[in-house]
Amino acid sequence: MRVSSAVPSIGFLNWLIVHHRCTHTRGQVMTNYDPDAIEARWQAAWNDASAFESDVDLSRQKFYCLEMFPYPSGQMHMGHVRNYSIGDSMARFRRLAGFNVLYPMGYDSFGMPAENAARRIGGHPHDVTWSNIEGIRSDLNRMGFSYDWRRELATSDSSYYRWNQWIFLKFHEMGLVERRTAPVNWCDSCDTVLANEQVKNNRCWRCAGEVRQKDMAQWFLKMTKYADELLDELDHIEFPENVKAMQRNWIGRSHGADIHFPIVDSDDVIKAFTTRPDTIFGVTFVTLAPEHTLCENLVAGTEFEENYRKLADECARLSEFDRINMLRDKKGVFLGRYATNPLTGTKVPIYAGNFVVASYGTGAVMAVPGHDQRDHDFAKKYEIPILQVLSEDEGKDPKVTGRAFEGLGWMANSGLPGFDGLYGDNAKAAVIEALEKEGMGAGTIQYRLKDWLLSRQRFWGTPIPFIHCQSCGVIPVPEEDLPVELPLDVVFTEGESGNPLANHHGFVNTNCPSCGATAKRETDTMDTFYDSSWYFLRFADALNDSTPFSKESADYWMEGGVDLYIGGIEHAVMHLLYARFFTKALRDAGLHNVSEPFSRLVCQGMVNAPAPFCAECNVEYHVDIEGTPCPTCGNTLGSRSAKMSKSLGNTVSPEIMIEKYGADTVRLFILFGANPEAGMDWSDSAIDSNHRQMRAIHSALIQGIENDVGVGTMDEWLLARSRQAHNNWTDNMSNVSLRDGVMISHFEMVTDWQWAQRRGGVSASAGREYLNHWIPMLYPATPHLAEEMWEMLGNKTMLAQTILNLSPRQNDSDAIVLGQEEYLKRVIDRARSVRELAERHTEGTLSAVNIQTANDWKEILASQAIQMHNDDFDFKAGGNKFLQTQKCFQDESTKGDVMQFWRALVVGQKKRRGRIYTWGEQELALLSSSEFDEVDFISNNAGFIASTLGIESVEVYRAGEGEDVAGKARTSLPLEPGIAWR
RNA sequence: GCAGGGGUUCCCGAGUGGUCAAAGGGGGCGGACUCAAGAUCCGCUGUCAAGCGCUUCGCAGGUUCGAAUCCUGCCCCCUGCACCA
Repeated sequence: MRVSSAVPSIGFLNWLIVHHRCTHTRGQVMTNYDPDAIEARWQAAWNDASAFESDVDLSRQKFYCLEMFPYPSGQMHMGHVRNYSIGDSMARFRRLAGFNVLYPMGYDSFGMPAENAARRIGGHPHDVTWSNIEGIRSDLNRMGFSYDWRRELATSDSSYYRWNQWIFLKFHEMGLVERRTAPVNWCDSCDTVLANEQVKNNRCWRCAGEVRQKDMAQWFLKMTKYADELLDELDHIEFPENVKAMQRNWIGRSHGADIHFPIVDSDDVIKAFTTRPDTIFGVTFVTLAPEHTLCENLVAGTEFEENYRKLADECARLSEFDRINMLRDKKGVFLGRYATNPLTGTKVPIYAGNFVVASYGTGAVMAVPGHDQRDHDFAKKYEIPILQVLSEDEGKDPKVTGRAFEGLGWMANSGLPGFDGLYGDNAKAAVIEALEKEGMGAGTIQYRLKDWLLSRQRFWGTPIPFIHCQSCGVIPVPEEDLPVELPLDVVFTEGESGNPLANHHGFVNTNCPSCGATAKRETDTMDTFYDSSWYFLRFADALNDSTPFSKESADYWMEGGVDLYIGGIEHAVMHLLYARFFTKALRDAGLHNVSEPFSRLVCQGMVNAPAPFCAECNVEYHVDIEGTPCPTCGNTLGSRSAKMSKSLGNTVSPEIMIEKYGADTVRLFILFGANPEAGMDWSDSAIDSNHRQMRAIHSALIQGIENDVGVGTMDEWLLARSRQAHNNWTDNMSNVSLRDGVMISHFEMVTDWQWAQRRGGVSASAGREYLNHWIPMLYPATPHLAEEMWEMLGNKTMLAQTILNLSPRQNDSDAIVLGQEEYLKRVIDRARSVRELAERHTEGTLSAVNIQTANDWKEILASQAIQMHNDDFDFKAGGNKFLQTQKCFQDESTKGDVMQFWRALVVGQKKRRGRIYTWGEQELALLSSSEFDEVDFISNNAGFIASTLGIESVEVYRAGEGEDVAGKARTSLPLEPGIAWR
């Protein structure tokens, strides 16, 4: 069979007609994508329809989508835009899927910035905060986020913080509140104490000012009671690995033993905590933190006192930060006394060491220089004996290497029966058992986690609801007197420090609820992390004014936790740990039945933008100095992607971008720029190209809506593609792989539509069906455009109120319909790739393509091999035998070709496996179909191929049935025809 | 030091044993349309002698018929914690 075609096929003409109409007869109004008008219109429509309000409905499956609520600092930044674009897309997607979606928003509005701002401008933090909230709210609305605004809350509103106080009283009843005098972290510049979690490198987490220790009466929440549960439950929640690691690290549970070392000639005992009781026989000295109370007792009045005092003073004088920096230099002083190893009775010297931390464990360390590198260094410096009591190799004596062997090993040299030869946990257990028997110690667990210090000496926070009475002590404010409100008649002035609450007589002076005498209110307020530790529960029932939330609401919306929680990694320890603790404590208070607040956490990556960078100094600079040499070394500055920040000046204003491109484009850019957890780089050209993409989508949709073609050649294919796309899209969206989802909905769907037009067009009815599938896919990421087009398509119900069937779609014929088109694309692709070669080998211009499909016998062998493969035929064992029975194998002239082809079919060569293993569903469908014939298919599409390749004709026949152009007959395979140019 | 995550083509970034010279996007280049610009569309974007060629997924080895993918060692980057006993 030979086909020659110089005329475009029917389909091709069809496309020209459609194309023609679109570009010339359509009105200008319809062709313009006008995001401002569309977005305003639909935001109003959603609002009018209360489309995003959701209530408890036990008959429906819920989906609680939550973002870390913002601190209202005035304006929304790109980090917010990213965070909330992700959340909004997921909320909208889940609504489409039929879930009852709770998607609320609020403001974490207590805190120091408002207080400082009020001081600066001479107002009240309340006013500063509320005007900032107005600003953020309007930005959020401009982005079109689909919150249930009825549930909006602000933690600085007494309708919220009264429940902070209520819960605090509850915790007090439960014994979780404690007021005690303790050394606390004090930040001079913030004028308040800080929780442990808020101190990094001995600097304040907010202002980076140095933190110093101070003894004060403070309020604590006993979070340590929940340490084990907080740690163990990490295994059952879907948090990113690094977040889990940070929390584990922070809780810092270590198993070990407290071991008692009696002091010689004294009744005192040194209790040392160790994680390595198995090394007890290697103890050659004991080290105390200089602050340890025993030091003073032991050394007083001895010749060693002066040295000790020097060390202790040095440690006390240095901040902990400096101390860590100085600690390369391990220092210790002998205290003149000895302690006894409780198992061996050996006397070992007692030292004070600057590297022992008073606040961890017991502040005393048993030193084993043979198996701890720090102790090893110390022992060498002060010429203390080093004993090896663990062997690296079973049954052998320990090696002496000049370094400590810190791994687990087999016990040796214990000098007591029953220990040598024990390994690891067994060794530890044996030592603990012996200690317990002697009453000289016990197995124990240490935590790094401390109780949460939550009082702050600041104004703009929740007042701690307690009253100090001369005779009754510190007693709680009765529940009916809540809330204890912050006074509004407070004047903030610049330069004034301290807590204005303390000087506010109306607030401070009250009567004791118990005895009625005059009394003073507590003026400390709560850490703002307290506010955010349960706001997700309040959202479940935000309008309740008789309890923080009803049990029914909490149990419905919070069942299994918030389904998707999105926010920044900076809260990995503090907020997320506190919130987990709160949830468990409130569960134990009987307020709900939930154990973990967040079942899945997604930490969105940074939004970066270029900043000047000196590679030499490894420093990023403010964008202002772009183009100048490095201020430090004078080298030419390069550029590097860096987190958007005020200090670098590389921020991009969301408002300006929305104004320029519209909210949908900004959303698309954010979602397409990177998957949620990856960092993304801001790029002006990228957002521009995303805007072009929005226009391309818009015009494709308009074209589809106006399409009135009666019969379309690409109907089947386009609909098959849409089913395939639907399935992949649903999977990606369900997994929060938004980038991949958007790639399908906003890129591949357009490409397919355009391909269908080029290939002959689609009918009006198929086009509408395609749009009916496509437009809802556009909705989660770019809801405004989707609603507009959905309506234009004639739908009366908004997408915001539409539920789709998202179960997989598939027609039996899809594989073959899709496979054919793939085949065509591949043929064209291969033709292009050999074109250049052909041009070099041919004189004159190329005007035709010659295609030879595989010989008959190849197709027969291929389908037999596929069949045999399905039946698990052993090709290694029986392949050759089978081949010999084949007719094509008898012909001596083609025997070699048959062998070679068979190999390509069932074995493969080099890195490529045999075709029977690599053919996919579509290829297999084509090969086994009686309807698909390569020669027929190519000749039917010869016009398209010719016009696409820009040539005059395409000829096609089965190898052997025509001239063997360029010897391509031999190389042709089923679905991979030989292609030559002429 | 410990823990977690990384290193892929000009850039960003997908890819966790064979259909991989490696998706997609950005950028660049070329072309079509146009008086022109923008927009839009099409193509190219490791290499050559054009082949089921050669080289390439941080470096060096190993496992395998076959490695970007698995294993071992090393180097580098990011994040967090840090004389935590």
